[in-house]
Amino acid sequence: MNKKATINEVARQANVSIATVSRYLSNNGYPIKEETKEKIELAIKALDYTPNYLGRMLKTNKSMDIGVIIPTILNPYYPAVILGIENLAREKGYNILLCNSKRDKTLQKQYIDTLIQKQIKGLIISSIGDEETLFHDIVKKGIGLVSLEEEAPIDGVGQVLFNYQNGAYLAIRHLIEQGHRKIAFLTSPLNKKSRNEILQGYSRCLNDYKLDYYKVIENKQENEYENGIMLAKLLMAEKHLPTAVLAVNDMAAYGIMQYLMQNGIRIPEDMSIIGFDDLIISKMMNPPLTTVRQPSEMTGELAASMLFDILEGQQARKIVLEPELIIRASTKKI
Amino acid sequence: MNKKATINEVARQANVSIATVSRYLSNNGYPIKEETKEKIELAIKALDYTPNYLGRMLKTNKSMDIGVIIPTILNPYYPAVILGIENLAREKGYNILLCNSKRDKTLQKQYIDTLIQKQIKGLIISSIGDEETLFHDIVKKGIGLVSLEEEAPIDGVGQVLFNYQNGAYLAIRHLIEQGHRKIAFLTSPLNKKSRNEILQGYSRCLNDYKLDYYKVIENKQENEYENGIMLAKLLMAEKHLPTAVLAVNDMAAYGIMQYLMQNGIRIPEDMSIIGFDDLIISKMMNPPLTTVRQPSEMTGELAASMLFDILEGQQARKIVLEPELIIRASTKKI
DNA sequence: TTGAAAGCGCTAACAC
DNA sequence: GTGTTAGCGCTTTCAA
Repeated sequence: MNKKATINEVARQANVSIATVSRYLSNNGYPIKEETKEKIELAIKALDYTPNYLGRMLKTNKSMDIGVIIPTILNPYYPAVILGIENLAREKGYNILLCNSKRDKTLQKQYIDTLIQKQIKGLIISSIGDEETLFHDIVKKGIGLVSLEEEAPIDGVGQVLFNYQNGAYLAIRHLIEQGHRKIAFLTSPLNKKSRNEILQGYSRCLNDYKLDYYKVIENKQENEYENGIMLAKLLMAEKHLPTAVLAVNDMAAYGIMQYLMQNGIRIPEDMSIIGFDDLIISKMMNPPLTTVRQPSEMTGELAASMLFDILEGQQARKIVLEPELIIRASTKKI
Repeated sequence: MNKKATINEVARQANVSIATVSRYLSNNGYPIKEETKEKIELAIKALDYTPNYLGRMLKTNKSMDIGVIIPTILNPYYPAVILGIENLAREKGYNILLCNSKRDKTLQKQYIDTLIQKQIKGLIISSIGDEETLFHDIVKKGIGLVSLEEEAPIDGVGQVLFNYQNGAYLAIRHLIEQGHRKIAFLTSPLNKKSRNEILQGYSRCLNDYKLDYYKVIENKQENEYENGIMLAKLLMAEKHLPTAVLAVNDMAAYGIMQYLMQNGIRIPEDMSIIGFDDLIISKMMNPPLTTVRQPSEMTGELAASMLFDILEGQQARKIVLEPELIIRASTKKI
């Protein structure tokens, strides 16, 4: 491990000034004699020189990093979001600092602080809960901010939202059209706005169709799959079983299916199940899961594109993505 | 968006020197009078000051970032690896720059260059193919390097490997013990070392048990799930069907199961299936997938811990993780 | 087309 | 306990 060469040494080796080397490196059309260029190229090769962006960033006050904070990458919804962000970021020459907040406010705050200190130009965050002052601090520092899923509490923040309510509506309407009348909604704790919106879409649709029976079961477990199993257990304890179930997300739906099938309930013959997300594996399930698609990769790309717009001085926008119902084999007409 | 305050302004506001502020910030036991501390704290609050780590990093030549390059985060094996890395990195105060190489050598090279320029202290990479000079360049720059899955072609590189061969052996032996005699191996292109090792474990075990029948089907598709479907199709075209199948990975196994079941083959009654990886969703499948567990989160944690050891001057080590067979319901005695 | 020099925000050696 | 100052590697203004 030899000491890294600096621009100074390259300049000395090539017998030119560091200004010239710098101009060569930034490659911005500044005129340099061919001969000089060649000398510099030779020196760079000889010294195995790599520019130190820290110096550049410090000088120009332009880091080329953006932060991405998500609850947990173990939820298969997020990898696609991240990939979407990365696709655009790469084009623009940015890299991604990835952080898993694990739904821990302290940890999230800590990550944000570090990211700010590392001079990120922008932050895309799927935040936990309403963090007005937090968001405010970030924007005040001149850092571009885009909020995923949750409505931003202040101005100047880009937002890529999803119409959860319509998603649930679509799902329930489909079930009703398929002849279902007893439709339950099984959910994780209703401490997230998105989950509440799904609940609203669910009840709005039942209302519209003048259906009076419904059952909402909530459970406290935060691991979505385990939660699904618990929810199914609670469901089975009911006197009157519904003929169809809307799960708050796909992972929970997997758990519900698993438990029901192990207890002799056939899907979709005895019970129809609709999930929410359309994770890549939902189509691989047996039966393949009917679900409300929330376009994850597109969410990432939109968020990134919005972020770069903000960085270029444009107004922060708000996009609400509309759901699409993906009908597979976990639901059936009765 | 007000201009960011610097350490100078804090010093002026607090009526102390910037050295004192710097000492206060680095918080390394250097003695400072209580009163002075308070003045500084007040100034920091008043100016809404956040330290600029770029300055510190440049001065101390210590960035606190590490790079992580993986083929694609869409493969559910990697998120857990990343989480494992992050867990340790956070403890040590490091952040992660995440890059998806998409199995594209040019892109991978490009990412590595940028990461080096951004002065990462270390790199954990699941590389594509044998990149001797690439690895060499990284190590030469004094950057800690840990290779995942693939054996490193040069010295000084940490390695977290997995005993794929034993994994396959375990799987096949289990099938044999369950009475299976016709066992096929279905695989993606054999252009990865890991896949070849699985093949070797497969044939070694059949050899040991003096079983002469076997069938290896390879297909070119790179999307693992789609590949699984194609593989199952090819399998069905055979005159004599095996009673059991080892899939090269879990995602392929899902595809195989899907296709077989849609074509009236019951799993495990008509055909046993074993996967390879134990992705978190494998237990959620129907039937839950018997598979060889490759401990992903532990891989990440080990890689990170090895990297930090290297950064502290220790010798690069090589760890080979041993497989564990997770028996679920996709296999059965015959 | 090139060079000299100031300075980005910070740390640390040295002086008091 | 605190201040002065050089300089990390780079860009950019100004002058030539």
